[in-house]
Amino acid sequence: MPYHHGDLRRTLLDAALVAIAEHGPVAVSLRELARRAGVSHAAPTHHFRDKTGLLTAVAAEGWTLLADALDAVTDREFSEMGVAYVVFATTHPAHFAVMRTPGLVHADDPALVAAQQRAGRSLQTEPDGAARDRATALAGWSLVHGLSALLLEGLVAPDPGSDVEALARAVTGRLGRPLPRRQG
Amino acid sequence: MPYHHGDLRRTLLDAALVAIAEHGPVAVSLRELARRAGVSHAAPTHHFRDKTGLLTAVAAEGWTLLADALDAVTDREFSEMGVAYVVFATTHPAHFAVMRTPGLVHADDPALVAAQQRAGRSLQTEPDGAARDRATALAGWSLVHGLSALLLEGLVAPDPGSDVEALARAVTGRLGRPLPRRQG
DNA sequence: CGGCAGGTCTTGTCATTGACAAGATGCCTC
DNA sequence: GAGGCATCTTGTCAATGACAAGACCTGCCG
Repeated sequence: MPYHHGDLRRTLLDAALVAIAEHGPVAVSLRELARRAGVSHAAPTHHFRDKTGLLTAVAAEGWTLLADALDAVTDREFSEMGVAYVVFATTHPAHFAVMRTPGLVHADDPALVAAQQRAGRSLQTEPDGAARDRATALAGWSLVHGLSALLLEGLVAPDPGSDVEALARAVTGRLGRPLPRRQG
Repeated sequence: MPYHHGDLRRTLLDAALVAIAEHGPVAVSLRELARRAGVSHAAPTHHFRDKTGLLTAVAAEGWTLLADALDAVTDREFSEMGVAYVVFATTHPAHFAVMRTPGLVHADDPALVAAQQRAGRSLQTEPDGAARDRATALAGWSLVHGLSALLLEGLVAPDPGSDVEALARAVTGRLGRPLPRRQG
């Protein structure tokens, strides 16, 4: 549709995701993205007001994809939802990094807020559609959000030969089970 | 000791903490910090190699303070350790923001790694000094790390009239207790 | 007492960046 | 076919991080 580029907005978002995956969300440069897309250094301005606007779009897309992933879980027991959360985070590291880094986005952006709320609603709903009580829902969210964060910060990694999904399953299984007192 | 400034290194770190609390760790500017400290724009270079070096120092200090806070917990049940973790995060938001934001620091800095490991050891130790099993320790760490992150990202806030400590206690109590099936 | 060595800070400079202003270019509608 | 508009370009500016070279103070050695 646009005359030079089939879809510059999408192209810039994709370039941003690549750049974030390579050097982190802090290091992205609008001019670098424009260069990779083959357009001039001011082209991104019209699609995203400024750099924060571009990252806001990435975050909103991330929350939407996360909500989609959660909605797609058929067995809506918390452990399965939690596994889906962690799998999303590790398979969309660029999105998740922007989503969880404060100060990068316009926090009051309507599209962003709406997407966040949709994901939140999905997480807080029980298998039969009832709402979980606050502390339980928050504990579950904290658990999977924290595991995702630790994985992406590199403070934790799955055992060799194992994978993220197995790790997430083991961890979510600890919620609501008695704590074993010893190693073993 | 230094001739112009009693302790420029500490002054810059404190200025950085203030700036991070105000505008987030991404927005800090070395030149701005130098201005606040009343020194020239190149003064910070000698104390911290570069901007990343300064943030690395902040992160290392943060992990050390966290380890100190965890070591100071006398009742070493996980719930109390977890409460201390969350209280640290919310009372040292600037430190914690740098600690949990990837790409800001030299991840392989020896002092940083050592401080991280000290905090990790403290968290993974049971009341009697035995090690927790991996999944349990990781679930606990994920839980409190995630709650801290959600609080600092502004995605969650304590109920009015309540406080962070009560919220943390309610959430850590869900680890190893049966999940209530319904609200109330 | 004199100077010398090194850590500390300053001045000067450069490429890069984000943001803005103004203009060019192609497409669509009336 | 002529205006109107979204899209993109060129040009510019202040701010920034990093680096180089030099000035300054301190403390130590002879």
